[in-house]
Amino acid sequence: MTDKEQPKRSRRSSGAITLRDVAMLAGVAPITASRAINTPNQVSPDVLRKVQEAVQRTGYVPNRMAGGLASSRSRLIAAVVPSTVVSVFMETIESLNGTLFDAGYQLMLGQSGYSAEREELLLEAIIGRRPDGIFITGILPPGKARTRLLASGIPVVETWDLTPTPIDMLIGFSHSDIGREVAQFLIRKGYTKFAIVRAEDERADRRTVAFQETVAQLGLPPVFVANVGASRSLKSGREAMARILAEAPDSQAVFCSSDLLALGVMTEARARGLTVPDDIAVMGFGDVPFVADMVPALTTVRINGGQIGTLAARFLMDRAEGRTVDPRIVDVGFSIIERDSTALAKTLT
Amino acid sequence: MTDKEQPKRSRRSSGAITLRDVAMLAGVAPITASRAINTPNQVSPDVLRKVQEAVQRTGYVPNRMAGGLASSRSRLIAAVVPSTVVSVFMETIESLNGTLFDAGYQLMLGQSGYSAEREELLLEAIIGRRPDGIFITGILPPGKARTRLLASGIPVVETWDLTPTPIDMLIGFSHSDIGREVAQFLIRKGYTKFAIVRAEDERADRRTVAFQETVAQLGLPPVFVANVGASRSLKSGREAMARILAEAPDSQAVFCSSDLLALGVMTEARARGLTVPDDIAVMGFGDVPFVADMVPALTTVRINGGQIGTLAARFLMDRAEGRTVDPRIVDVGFSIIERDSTALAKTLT
DNA sequence: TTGAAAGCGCTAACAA
DNA sequence: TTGTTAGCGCTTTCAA
Repeated sequence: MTDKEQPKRSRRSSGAITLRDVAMLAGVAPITASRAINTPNQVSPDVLRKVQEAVQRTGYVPNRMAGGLASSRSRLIAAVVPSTVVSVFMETIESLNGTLFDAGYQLMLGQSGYSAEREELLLEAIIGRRPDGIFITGILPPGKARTRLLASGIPVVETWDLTPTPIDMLIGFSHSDIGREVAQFLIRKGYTKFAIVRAEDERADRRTVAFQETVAQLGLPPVFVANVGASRSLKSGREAMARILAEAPDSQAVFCSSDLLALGVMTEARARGLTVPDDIAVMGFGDVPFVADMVPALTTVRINGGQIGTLAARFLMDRAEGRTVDPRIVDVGFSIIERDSTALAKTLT
Repeated sequence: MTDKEQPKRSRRSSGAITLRDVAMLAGVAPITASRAINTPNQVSPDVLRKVQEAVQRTGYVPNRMAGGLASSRSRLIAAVVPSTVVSVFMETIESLNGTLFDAGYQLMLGQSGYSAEREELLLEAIIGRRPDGIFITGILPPGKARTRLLASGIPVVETWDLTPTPIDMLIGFSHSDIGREVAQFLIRKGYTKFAIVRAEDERADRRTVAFQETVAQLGLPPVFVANVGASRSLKSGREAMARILAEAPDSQAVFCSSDLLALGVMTEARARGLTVPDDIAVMGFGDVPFVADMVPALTTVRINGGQIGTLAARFLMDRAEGRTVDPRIVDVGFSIIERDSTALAKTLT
């Protein structure tokens, strides 16, 4: 046999089994093998069988990078999560990932919350992968990153908040409504003197302001606010409670911007011989799994994080597959879970 | 101008700016633009400037799928995490992701812990992306998934455990050592009657067995073991404690397979009027951030999860870039953090 | 239903 | 230092 046209240049090749190998083994053209694998009802049963056999025999795994390049569809979704993983987001990421995986998509992770410069790099890295969609925890503030995303044309879903001007799609809830409703809830229970423990966080700020406004409208005494800065640790909660007891000792109920802070508040109260809720009521935010079974069980605000993840996955896949999403803004709401930590105090009855 | 060779077939094209566009704008060949971007010191200052300018002007973001396909290097690392995200792993994932990102790699997430069939699908999905490395939380048990990974030839690092037969690389610690050392620690403190609260988990099992053996060797009474099944919730801890108090009421110290279970044990103890550590000592595993500041502060076993993540990232990148990793098995150890929950009991002094 | 050709956007290999 | 050529492995387009 004369060898015909030996390539002048050798070329690497990763060595892995390719579609070509499978096609040759099955005795069909590569494109036919591709169809047998991706759209099986476009080929004859005979071809289908032969190709499947060849796939089995070779252990062929399609190269999605090549597929993505050829089809301009990466089947990749990027998720931007805060670098300080607050467990409250994990439920969302898990359901996002689960829903995507079931539909043949993969999740890429990016950590935000560093410098603006790094945020730029993160966006570059993400866009460079040409994901079919981007999930963002929170709302991207105006700036270079936002502009860049907008320019990329990639479907984006922002979450965990509401705004009239999302980049693209939005699944969230109103933090102001939470502040207001929590205040109303506590006031209905008979409390009148409040303290708030909050982390330095724009969303917590909106909850705080709404809470304060509601209290002010009813002519109740001003709310004592303990800002714990960036830290959301149990320790910060304890320190904040110490401050409350020193500077606003007549507080009857404390609303915290996270369950962990609430745990800290309760810990400090107990360490000082106070009883929750008899001496002071405590309320959290997030409903992380274990606060329901503490003693006292924590009253808190529950967000259906799983629903946010599932919906976001659907929205992004819909858009990736050419469907339109309507409405593009969804308010998933929240619920106040009443437990023992806000049972009516003895001193109020 | 006569138009020369109009292509017979039109072809989509994603519409995005490509390297070709940048190169044309800069007046150089695509490969030169590529070099200016990727290996700037291989081009003249003049070319570098022109290309950088063109990148700026166009907002060009390289297509990493194309780059990966051409170079057989995806700069993608896949991480397999348990589907029930236990916060104890988050520190590892964050430092893994951070270290990778700084070096220009991206992290892909896969959730394990479902059926063997789904595990197979997960591996397929991962291998299909041709990652440069795979991070696994835990050790992959023998089975199809393990065989497939081994066959793929992709560098793998298993973590959080030790075994003489890893797939490839391994960064972990000995669970038996933990069980033994925790037993010795508690015995040294004067305790003699023990209970263990553990989740249904192979690693927790090894800690338990080593604990029991150590106790038995010293001729102490057998350890009461409360198995809480798959659940690791605070509630399970409470239920387990209830069982301990009913079936082994003379227990002096309880070792739990997670901090959250320990929290449940302490909660139940307190709910029944018992004081920790005066009436019973409690010890956890994991050292999640907030247990240091509870009252009483929890004695626990600390694993340096961040170190595992950073090391794993280095190992995988080393291998991806052709360097050899030696040794391939690293024991990062653990430490027992002594706090108030195991302060010597009154009844023992 | 099947296949040939072309090319997605990039980089390795070789040449000047 | 710069450029030419030839693919990486797949899918789209067009044709049979």
